[in-house]
Amino acid sequence: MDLGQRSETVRRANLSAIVRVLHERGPLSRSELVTATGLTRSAIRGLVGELAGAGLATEAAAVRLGTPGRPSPHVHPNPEGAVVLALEIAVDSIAAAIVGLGGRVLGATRIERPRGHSGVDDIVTDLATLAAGLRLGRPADDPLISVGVAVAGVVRRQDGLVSVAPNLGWTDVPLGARLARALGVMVPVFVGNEADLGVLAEHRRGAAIGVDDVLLVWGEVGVGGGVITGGMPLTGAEGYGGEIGHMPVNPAGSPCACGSVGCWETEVGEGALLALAGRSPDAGRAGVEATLADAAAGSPVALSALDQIGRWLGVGLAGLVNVFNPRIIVLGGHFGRIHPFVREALEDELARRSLAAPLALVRIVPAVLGENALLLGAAELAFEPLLADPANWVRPTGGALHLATA
Amino acid sequence: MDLGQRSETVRRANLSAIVRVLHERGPLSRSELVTATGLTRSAIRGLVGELAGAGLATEAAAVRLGTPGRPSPHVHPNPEGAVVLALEIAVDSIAAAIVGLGGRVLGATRIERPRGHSGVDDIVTDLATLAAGLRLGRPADDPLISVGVAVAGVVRRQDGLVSVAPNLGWTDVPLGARLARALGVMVPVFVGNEADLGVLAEHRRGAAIGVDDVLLVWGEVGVGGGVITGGMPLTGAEGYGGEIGHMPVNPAGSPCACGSVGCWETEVGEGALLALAGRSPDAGRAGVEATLADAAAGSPVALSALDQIGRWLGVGLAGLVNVFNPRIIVLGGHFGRIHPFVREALEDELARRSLAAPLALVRIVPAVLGENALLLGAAELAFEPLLADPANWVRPTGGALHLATA
DNA sequence: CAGATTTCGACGAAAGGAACACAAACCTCG
DNA sequence: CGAGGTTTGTGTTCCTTTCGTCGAAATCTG
Repeated sequence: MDLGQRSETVRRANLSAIVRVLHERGPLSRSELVTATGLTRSAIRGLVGELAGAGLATEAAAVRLGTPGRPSPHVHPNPEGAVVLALEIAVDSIAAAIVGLGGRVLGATRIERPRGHSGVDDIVTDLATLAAGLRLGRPADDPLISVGVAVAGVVRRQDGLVSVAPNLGWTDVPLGARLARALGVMVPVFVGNEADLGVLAEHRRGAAIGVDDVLLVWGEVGVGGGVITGGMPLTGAEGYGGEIGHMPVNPAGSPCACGSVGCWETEVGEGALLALAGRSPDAGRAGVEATLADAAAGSPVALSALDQIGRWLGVGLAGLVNVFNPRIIVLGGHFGRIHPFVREALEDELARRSLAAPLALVRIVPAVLGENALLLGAAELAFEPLLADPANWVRPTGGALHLATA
Repeated sequence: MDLGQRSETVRRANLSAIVRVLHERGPLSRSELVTATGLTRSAIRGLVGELAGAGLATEAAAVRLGTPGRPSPHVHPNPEGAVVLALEIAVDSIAAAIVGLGGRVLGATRIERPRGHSGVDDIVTDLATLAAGLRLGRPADDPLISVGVAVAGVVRRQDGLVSVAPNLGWTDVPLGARLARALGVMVPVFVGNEADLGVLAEHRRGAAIGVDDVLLVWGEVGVGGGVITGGMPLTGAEGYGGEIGHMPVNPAGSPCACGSVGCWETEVGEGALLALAGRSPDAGRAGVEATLADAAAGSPVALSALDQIGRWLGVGLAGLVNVFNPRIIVLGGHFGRIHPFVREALEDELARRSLAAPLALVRIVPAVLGENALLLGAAELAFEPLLADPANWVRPTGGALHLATA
């Protein structure tokens, strides 16, 4: 319970505010930083000077905007000044990326893998290889902040334990520790659930920028949920929070892989859609795409299947709207793809069942970040220590002013 | 987006930390404050001196504990130094209390009212009368911080609009403004949902002290939910959050007052229990008590009804556990009363359906605060502005040291 | 009663941002 | 093309707040 603040705290908080603004909103003039943070010009000058000295920011000549007054130099986040390694373990692919401050992707690879139960050893080794490949193209002294990992499973945040990942066939895998060893890096490895990181990415770089109450519903094989409420990610006590796929919605429903019956996932997951559309439950993403194509062509079976999914989506979302009162709901994974076809049924059901919040108060939109959404989310997770306290990376006694004034 | 911090911010934060600790944990010695806040003795001395000067705290002679070393004077929160008015509008009663800093109840009244649709005018007037009565016994210059109101309805936090209160028959009642006018006070009026305030009270003064991830499930006529996650109350974008009573759990269920079908409330609410126990749905709280008495006496009908309720409670809680991953679940309202009878069925169902979190990770306990829980929660809500920034109540330039050293 | 322990009280030091004044860079208008 | 207005950078001084350290005070132990 260390609530006490001291003057150093102020400096840390102010550095954090500046780096955060630069990272999230991109290049800003110094005077824009003044208005964004509420600090004075003097303070901004000093702190930006320190950031420039630490390589986290660069100052560039002002651009002429046609406004009167002395032009203010532009401060850019320096993507080379701090980088993170982002990894993703999805059901049918793994991917890695190096992302620089400000969210610039400095390199990315993805390899497809067959679905099915994938060995932990294989995946960890392959990820390490992917990462090594990416880092080959980078300077050896790359300022790596940390590693972020997105995984399709239930994750304990504190230590990166994957307690259960049904679609990978994993149970109690200490993924964080395993990856730290395999990667041979000295920085922390943070592991997050795919939906938790998806909402982080959409909140920072996607469809929910600037919105503090966001619900992301992520459909892949299973159904995951990521929640940001009051601007803070919801993780729960152990970090297991957000598992909305296993809300009971239909006691008369089908058995779920989790051992329960009638979970939302069994009604709206990929399997449910494929079954309703008369396809093999193993048809996977291709099956979903084929169903969408059928629906676009007017196939009654496909349209009815999608309508049914939309209704169940609306039922579950109504419960979630009543619980979370989000300002925006982002549909990700295959839910983003099917959104145009399910929208009507979904909103109809939602309007009928949501209690206080009129439909007008919540926007429902598909995710805008594509394939690499989870990598971006993992990167954001990995940047968090830097954003929360850049002072740890800015040389402590560096009274370096007068920098980069050219 | 005012992130910038200044030295004054530090002082505010430190004063806040001290007042908060005193309010939540009660009298502490100055040296305990040092360890609790991480500040130095010098800082504590100065800040406590200011608080004493402002009347928010009093310093008393040290008590001898038998430990070596110079004894540290005890700092008490001063209940007379800052008070709030707490109001409660329940389905069958209204109540008012004056609560002092530290949570001491300085006066309270409650009057029963018949159930049923109660006019807003009547209730507002009656509450104002109750409050006036309480304030009669108090000094005229009582340092009133603000007013907190607990109401059995869906509340928009920002302005205290009760958007819908089915069990009172209210729709879109600007309760905050109405009460402010009727009370004739110059301080803000904060309105909160009963479950939201219940969880606040249990978190501060009840069964969930020190736990940062709490789910309170409040059963009265309806079912409400209060959530604290990561130490912060979950309110949602408009403050409508936490309406867990209207999660859809049974599409084949009964119609709900909210217009939907198969809401959790229809399966576990008071009405469901009474119906299962073969009683009139209007039997109210007395009917619940009678059912419990029957169960205690071994009545099969009552026991089976309670078992059924327990199962549905478990189903709903499983979903909530998967979503929130709480560390503790507090059962309040009549759920607290029936807990011993439903525990087994509830835990059985919960264990079967909760995904990642083993049952061992979440404690399920009845609420410990009794009848006045909501009043206490309303008081905590009302104290929040003071706790968040006591500097507004401490005279700004009062460099008053050397106080109360006697 | 001497010693150990813990805290108090007070002072100066340190750190950080605010405030102010001035200079520089840009636009606009005559 | 130049004067004036506007906005922002720069540098200095000041203010606020806490920290660190010293000697003194209050208590327990042996």
